[in-house]
Amino acid sequence: MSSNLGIPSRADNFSEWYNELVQKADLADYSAVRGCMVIKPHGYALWENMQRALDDMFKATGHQNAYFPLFIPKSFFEKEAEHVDGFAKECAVVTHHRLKANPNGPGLIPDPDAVLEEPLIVRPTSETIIWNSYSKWIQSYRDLPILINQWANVVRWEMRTRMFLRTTEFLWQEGHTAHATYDEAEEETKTILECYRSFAEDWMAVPVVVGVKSEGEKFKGADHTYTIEALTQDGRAIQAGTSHHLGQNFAKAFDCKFQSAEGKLEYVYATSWGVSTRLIGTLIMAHSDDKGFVCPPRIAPIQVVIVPMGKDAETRERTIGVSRSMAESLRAKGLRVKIDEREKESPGAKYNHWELRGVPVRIEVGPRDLDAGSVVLARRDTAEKTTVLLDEVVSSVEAMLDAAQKDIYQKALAFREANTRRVDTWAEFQEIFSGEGGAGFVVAHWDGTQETEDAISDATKATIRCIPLVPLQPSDEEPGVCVFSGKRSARRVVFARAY
RNA sequence: CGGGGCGUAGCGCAGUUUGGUAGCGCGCAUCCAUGGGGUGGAUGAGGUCGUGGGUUCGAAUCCCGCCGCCCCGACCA
Repeated sequence: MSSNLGIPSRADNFSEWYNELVQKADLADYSAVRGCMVIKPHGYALWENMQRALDDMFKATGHQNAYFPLFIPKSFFEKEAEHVDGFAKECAVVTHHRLKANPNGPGLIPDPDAVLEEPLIVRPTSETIIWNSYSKWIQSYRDLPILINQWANVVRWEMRTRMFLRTTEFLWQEGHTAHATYDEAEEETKTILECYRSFAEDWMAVPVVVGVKSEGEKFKGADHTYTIEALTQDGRAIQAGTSHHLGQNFAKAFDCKFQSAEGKLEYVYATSWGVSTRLIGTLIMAHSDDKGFVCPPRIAPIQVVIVPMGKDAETRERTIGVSRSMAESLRAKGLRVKIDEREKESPGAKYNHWELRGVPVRIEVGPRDLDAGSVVLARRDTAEKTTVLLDEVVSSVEAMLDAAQKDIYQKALAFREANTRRVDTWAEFQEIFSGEGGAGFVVAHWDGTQETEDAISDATKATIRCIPLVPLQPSDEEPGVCVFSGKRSARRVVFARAY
């Protein structure tokens, strides 16, 4: 299959296709720092749209934004045993606060006289620094709940990075809430989980499996972890968002107690939850094609691009005039519109330019159309072109955007269904994962033990993505026997190779 | 950290085997023509060949060291 990017198609080399697409669609660029990327304006606009939608959901469910420090004292990290275990090996550590000229050669060295008394960790996540504050803020049940979110950057020193999916520094939001009861915290995790599901499906048009993580895959320090799991076009799972019930683990680690209405001292219950710029990687891998980025209209940085044509000044004046008034009408409807008035580019070049960048709808304004009182609308996701009358442009564009939003979701859903298999024998399970790369979702019985989960992962590199809260199919909740051990299984779980 | 690959113009590459003082395509600038799926032509700008050392009359090219990045794996959102 030929590619308009001048790079391998998805079928040829999915990984290379992805890397090239991210750069050529103007979303991000490599930086001078290993594993860290520059998010370019087009990519950042996408992130801002995601932020806005999510932030509105958080506010609507009673949360407020705040900001905690980038640095965390090392000792804070040592307080929650499982948490240390999970993050210690990927922490950036600040040990000095000053540089000085190197006495033995050129350049600068950390000043040996400027060693920090206690090293600071660049936050990989903020539970510890936040719970240190919460323990000061909470005395009574009247102080609860605390429902705080922060938009921040975090650093995890991963061995291997990948644009948007896993970078050393990444942007995210992390919610941290404090509650008087287990049940209230549980309700909070579910509320957020539903926000994430809705955002993924209704805004990003990415269908997700909503479920709970196995013990081995949960957040380190959590009681249990909920997740939304997406499927990429190369058949891998992506954990797109998580919502953790932290129980009283962090309250105990930071000695955070409150006095109940009955006068008893109790530890606070906690949740934390987050989504990151990984969502952008998920979005690209779910929908994009060999012509470039395909973006659902609701979050597209530019929803409509208008391409006026004309070889002579008079014609250009005419098509640009119409384009501008059309843009005004569309913007009045709240749409994000761009007019491509560049003179030196040919129309074809402009089509490719904006298709690569994922603009959902293009309006072609040429003299031949205007003579007939019409323009041409072109849809990014289907390549469909239709001619519409000038006074129907606004309604037609709105209808086309709505249709694209729905169709992109339906296409992804159909893909997931076609790549979800129910497997009952270990031979078949191994056969499915015998190749390299992704193999879709496999829904199979599991005996619930860590040993079996590890054994399956060792043999196939497939992991349990989640135990669905709502079965993908009613029969998935019927008991059976484990695909690996043959022991009893209460229900089917979802396996996949993951990013 | 293991395996692989790559560092030459903004980007993609050739040149390295066999040392002789740097080239192609795209992009960029200016002008002319062109304009409904990456438009054609003319002219022009742009490179201490990743870095340090060595061999040599002479090094992008040969030798030794170092650094960086990308891809695959182990780890992970």
